[in-house]
Amino acid sequence: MGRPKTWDRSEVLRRATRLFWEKGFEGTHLQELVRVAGINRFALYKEFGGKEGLFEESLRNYMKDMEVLTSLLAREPLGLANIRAMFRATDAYDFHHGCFVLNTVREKHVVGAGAWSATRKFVEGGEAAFRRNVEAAVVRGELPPATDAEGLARFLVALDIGLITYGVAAPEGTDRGRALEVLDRFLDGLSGGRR
Amino acid sequence: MGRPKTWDRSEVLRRATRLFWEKGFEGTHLQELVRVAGINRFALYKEFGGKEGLFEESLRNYMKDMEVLTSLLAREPLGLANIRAMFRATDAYDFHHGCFVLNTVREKHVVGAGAWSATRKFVEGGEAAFRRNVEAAVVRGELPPATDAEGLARFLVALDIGLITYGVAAPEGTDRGRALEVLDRFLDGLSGGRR
DNA sequence: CTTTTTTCTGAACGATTGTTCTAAAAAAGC
DNA sequence: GCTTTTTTAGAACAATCGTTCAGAAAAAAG
Repeated sequence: MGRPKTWDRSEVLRRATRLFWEKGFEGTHLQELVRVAGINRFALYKEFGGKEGLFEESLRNYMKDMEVLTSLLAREPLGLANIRAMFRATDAYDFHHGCFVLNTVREKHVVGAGAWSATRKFVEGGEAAFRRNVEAAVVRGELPPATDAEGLARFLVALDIGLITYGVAAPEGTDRGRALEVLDRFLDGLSGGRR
Repeated sequence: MGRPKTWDRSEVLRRATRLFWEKGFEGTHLQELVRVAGINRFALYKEFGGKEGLFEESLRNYMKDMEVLTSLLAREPLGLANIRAMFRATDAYDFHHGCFVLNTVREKHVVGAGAWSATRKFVEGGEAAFRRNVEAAVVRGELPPATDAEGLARFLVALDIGLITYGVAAPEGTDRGRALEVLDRFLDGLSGGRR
């Protein structure tokens, strides 16, 4: 009963995510938001609790989408192959507007506490996932026993983050493939003919 | 003759740079800007041409400051030692608010064309500087002749960018030193006992 | 049809944005 | 003292921000 809604919740979320991803929290204005997302102001406040509520839900929606990538680090058996797959997939993914999570980190002075702690957990989770694969690689003999798992994990996270960010800052169409080959040879070198 | 100014140009620029660096172009409001920078609105428009003018000059001021780092890649003789020094210095520098240039890249939808092209040139310049040192390292025998200089240069730029960005996103006080040691061993591995 | 319920449209709200402008203030020259 | 010149402080500006709300609109129930 009652007048039917003219919008679909998941579709609104999808479009809002894209917009916040591109322009950030402050850079996204309500006028454009309601136009692009296809929802009216009234419903936006009733359904999402305003701009900040929609932003936070968009951020979590983005993190869910990222499971396409992060799940690659959870595949059994853990090891070097997962790490290689992760970098290849990251390179193939469309990060034209950078990483939404990292972008949000840079707006900590303006986004709510919920969004801020979510970004923190996301980054920590990424580092932990890398570390688990490094540790497994050591156990499986793909990496030498003396490997500093935490140091290597941080190195890999930083590189992953850097490749994404570099893709935005570098001239359009710059090929990251050759940088990835360097990484591959690096991992080859670490395993040192073990496998 | 006339009433004396109550502000110093370079000091205003220094403080504006810090503020824009931290909060970005959109996130920095005139009210706070004039208060922190110690200049009045009228003079800000007469001297810098408004918010956008001051922003662009702040960005260039930041790039000048970065010469403390970028000059490390120009030291003769070019080679691996420069690259190692660059990463050590980057790690030691205070990038608590990330890199101003990279932050600006993420605001391309709102900053002027001048600022935008300046960021592009800065990143390209960084990559070129890395590449020159890689090429020199090959000539000097520090790296094998088959080295893909451009690929390695991109790899290093991405890593450098990533370490800065990771430092902002990771929990406060996270030690990047061990990630740097991984890089050092990586470079050792590349040179393969040549030097 | 009328009533009820829910949503939509569009206007209005106060607050804040970047910018402009006016009048007072502070120096120097005479 | 009185001008002249330059800068300052702060008001005023239109525009826009995020938010709220009242009335019209669109469905279902009786």
